[in-house]
Amino acid sequence: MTFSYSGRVTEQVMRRPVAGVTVTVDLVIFTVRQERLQVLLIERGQGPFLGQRALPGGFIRPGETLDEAACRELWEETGLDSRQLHLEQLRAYSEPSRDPRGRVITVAYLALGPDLPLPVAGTDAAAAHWTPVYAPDGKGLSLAFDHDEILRDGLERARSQLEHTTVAAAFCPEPFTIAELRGIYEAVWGFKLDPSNFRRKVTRTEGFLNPTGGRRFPDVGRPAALYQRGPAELLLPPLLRTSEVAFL
Amino acid sequence: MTFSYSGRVTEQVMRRPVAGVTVTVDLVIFTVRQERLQVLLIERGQGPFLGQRALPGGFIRPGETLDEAACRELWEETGLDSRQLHLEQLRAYSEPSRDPRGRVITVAYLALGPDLPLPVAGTDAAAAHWTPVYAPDGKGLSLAFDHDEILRDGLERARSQLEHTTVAAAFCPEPFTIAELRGIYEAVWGFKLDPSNFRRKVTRTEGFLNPTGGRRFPDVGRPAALYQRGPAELLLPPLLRTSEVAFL
DNA sequence: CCAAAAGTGTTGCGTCTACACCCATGG
DNA sequence: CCATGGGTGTAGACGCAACACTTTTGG
Repeated sequence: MTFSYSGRVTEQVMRRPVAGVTVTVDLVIFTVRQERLQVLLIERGQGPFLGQRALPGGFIRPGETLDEAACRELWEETGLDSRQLHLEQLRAYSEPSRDPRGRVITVAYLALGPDLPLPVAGTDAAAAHWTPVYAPDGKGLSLAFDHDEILRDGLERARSQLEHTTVAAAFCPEPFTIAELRGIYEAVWGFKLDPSNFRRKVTRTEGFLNPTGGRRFPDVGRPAALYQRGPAELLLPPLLRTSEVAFL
Repeated sequence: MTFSYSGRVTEQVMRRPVAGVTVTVDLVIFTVRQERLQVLLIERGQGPFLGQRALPGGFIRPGETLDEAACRELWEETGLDSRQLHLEQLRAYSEPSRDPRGRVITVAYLALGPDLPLPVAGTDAAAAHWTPVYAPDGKGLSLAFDHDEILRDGLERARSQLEHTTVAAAFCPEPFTIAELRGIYEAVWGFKLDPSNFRRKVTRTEGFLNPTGGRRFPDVGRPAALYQRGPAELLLPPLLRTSEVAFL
């Protein structure tokens, strides 16, 4: 199968609207596993940047919104269900040289979810792997296309969202403890938080956490109360990351 | 120029990328004039929604980034120079039914600038008019396409940006007084601020305002010191709009 | 008992709101 | 002098970082 885009580089054409722009969606999917922030990357099986790592994504289809395309790609490439994750649009990237195949504009999405197993049943998802965002050597990941930039933007957006919204709970498989929720903040922000002050802040915010009544018994120490996500979306007042600066 | 993309042959039609997507940029351009927040609208001279008001915008061209297209449209449709405004990407809108002409995805931009004259010299800009965002009757503006939604999103983004960044100064022709800067916040947020507390906050933030040494003599009252924009971009700590809720 | 983690209390510091007050100008 | 808006001072409320302290479990 082939599709072609034909254009001529004359003055006339320059003023004509671009009919053949190709639009893709790319996904920055974060989770926290092994106490580290990890991003889902695929190994490219074809085309440019073959063998290199990249964000999952793909072309949009005729009747689809970008949101729908993002959900579909999420499913096709990772086997994850969009109902289990928080999904939001990041922004569009449009450098003409960003894709060697031609004019491809991509709209990036940010997805945040719990540490789910990736059903690798024979699909494209076979090439998908969780990868720590903070490399041990502190170097970047060097992804295909402009995906390093997209990843940076996604990381900054995720960090900011944790301050102002309750999305952090989307990282936690229910039911979860306050210590687990705190672990999310610590992994995403890259520094430790005071357990007692953190607890006060999240419990004060009405509608953030619903106590289930149950408790979790760790190997050692006092058992922790269990919670589910509440209806609140916004965090008022915000939970600010002051002073401390994370690497990357 | 031709480029080709080869994919698998299964499910041919559904898996084929969309070649015919058209991409536009639309601009939400805000200014404050006559102590009110106003948005630049054009009256549509053709095509669908003829005669109805809409946000300025247009098709992207082959070699252009979205940012460049936004700058160009700004110039073509309003005669404004992008160096005089703050310009940032808002987000992409992709409902398949949003444009009756076919599949058109638009990337919206937010522009904030001082109350500049619109050079209307024979260009498309003739149809451009500043329009108060808060209609006296409290009703929406009913713009073409999904531009009401884009405008709402732009307004919310502008309000949020005032809290966390120094862009408010982009609304003020230099040099400006602190009272003028406060007027920007009041117009965008839709409620009054305490003059003395406002002054303290903005003067405390290092790099927000540079005193010129000059003063402005009003018709009545003590003269005000004049300032220029400083190098700072971020507002730390943020200037929060607590409690009060603006209409719309 | 001890170790470890959950959870509470308290203190001191900084910021914000509200409002009183002073300053500089034109009339 | 007064009116008007620019600009400063200050007291009380509030939020938060830091850290001591208590509670609840397993070993």
